[in-house]
Amino acid sequence: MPELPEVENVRRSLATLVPGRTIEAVQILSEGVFLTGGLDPSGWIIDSIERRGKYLILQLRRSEGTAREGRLIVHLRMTGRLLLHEVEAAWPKHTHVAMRLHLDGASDIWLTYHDPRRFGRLWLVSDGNMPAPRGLSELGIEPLTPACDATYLAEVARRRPHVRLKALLLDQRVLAGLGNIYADESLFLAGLHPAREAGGLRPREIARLCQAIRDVLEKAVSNGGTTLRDYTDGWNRQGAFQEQLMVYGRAGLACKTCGNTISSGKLAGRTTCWCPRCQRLPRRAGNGPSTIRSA
DNA sequence: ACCTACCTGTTT
DNA sequence: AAACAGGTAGGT
Repeated sequence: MPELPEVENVRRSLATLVPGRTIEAVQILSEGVFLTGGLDPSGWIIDSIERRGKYLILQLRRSEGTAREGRLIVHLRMTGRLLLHEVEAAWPKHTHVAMRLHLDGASDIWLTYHDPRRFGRLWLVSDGNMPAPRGLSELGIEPLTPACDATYLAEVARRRPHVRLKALLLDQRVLAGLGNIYADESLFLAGLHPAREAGGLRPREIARLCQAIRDVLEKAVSNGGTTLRDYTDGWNRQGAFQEQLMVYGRAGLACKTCGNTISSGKLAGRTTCWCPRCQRLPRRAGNGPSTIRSA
C-alpha cells in the first residue's frame, strides 16, 4: 500500500496528537506483528514521530528518570494502517495492536495497527534488545531532500550501469520511499522508458528524472497520497492523488498527454505501466525490450 | 535477474 | 478457480 506520500500523510495525521503522550495499556491481539524483543511497550513517552522512507519512527523516552531512549518503528508494507480512535471500541477484524495513549489533562486516545495481510511490522528497539530492521538501516537518501540531486543519481548510474530504471527506483537502498505507483509515475513525468538502463542515461535525462521524482512525490504528498483501496491516514481519511495518476493502473487506457494506449508489463517483478509514445525506448544496446511482456 | 514466501481480500 | 494487489526478505 503505502509509499512515501502515504506514509508521510500518516505521520502528519498523528503528529499533532501523539507526541507528548505516554503509552499506557497495550493490547497485543496477534502474534508476530509487534516485535518487542522482550521489552515492555508500556510506560514510554512518545517524543516525536518521524518518517524515513516508508518507515515511521516514534522516538520514545522512559518516563521515570534516566535518559533511556527507544524507538517504535512501523512499516505498513502493503495493507497496514495506523488508526486513531477517541474511544475504546470493539476493534475490527485484522486489528493486531491497540495502544492507549495518555496525556494529563486531556482525554485518552487509542492508536491501533490494522493490517489484513499481516505483512507489516512494528518493532520496539532500545538498549540493544534487537537490531533495527535491516531495511531501515540500509535505506538510501530521502528523495525530497537536497541530497537527491543529479550528481547522486549519476553516481548511482555509474556504479550500476545495467540496472533498469524501474528496478533502480524501487531499490530502497538507492532512494527511500518510492514504490510501484510513484516509480511508474516518475518515469512517465521524466519521459523515460522503465526498461532503460541507468548507464545509458544522458545528463539531461538524469536531471529530468531527478526533478520528476521530486515533483511527483511533492504533489502526491500535498494531495493526501493515493487511495486505491486500503490506504487511509490516521483519521481514516482517503487520499486524492489517484485522480491524477498518469500511467499507474491505466493499462489499455488513453494516455492523458498524447492519447496513445498505455502499455503494461512485468519489470523488476512488478506490473509496470508506461506510455509507449511519451516514454520511448531508444533502440540501442542494453535495453532489453524483448524481456518485457506487454499486455 | 529471477524466483518464492509471507497473508487475506478482491477481481476476473 | 485463478490471478492479482501499494512491499520486502531470502534464496538461487
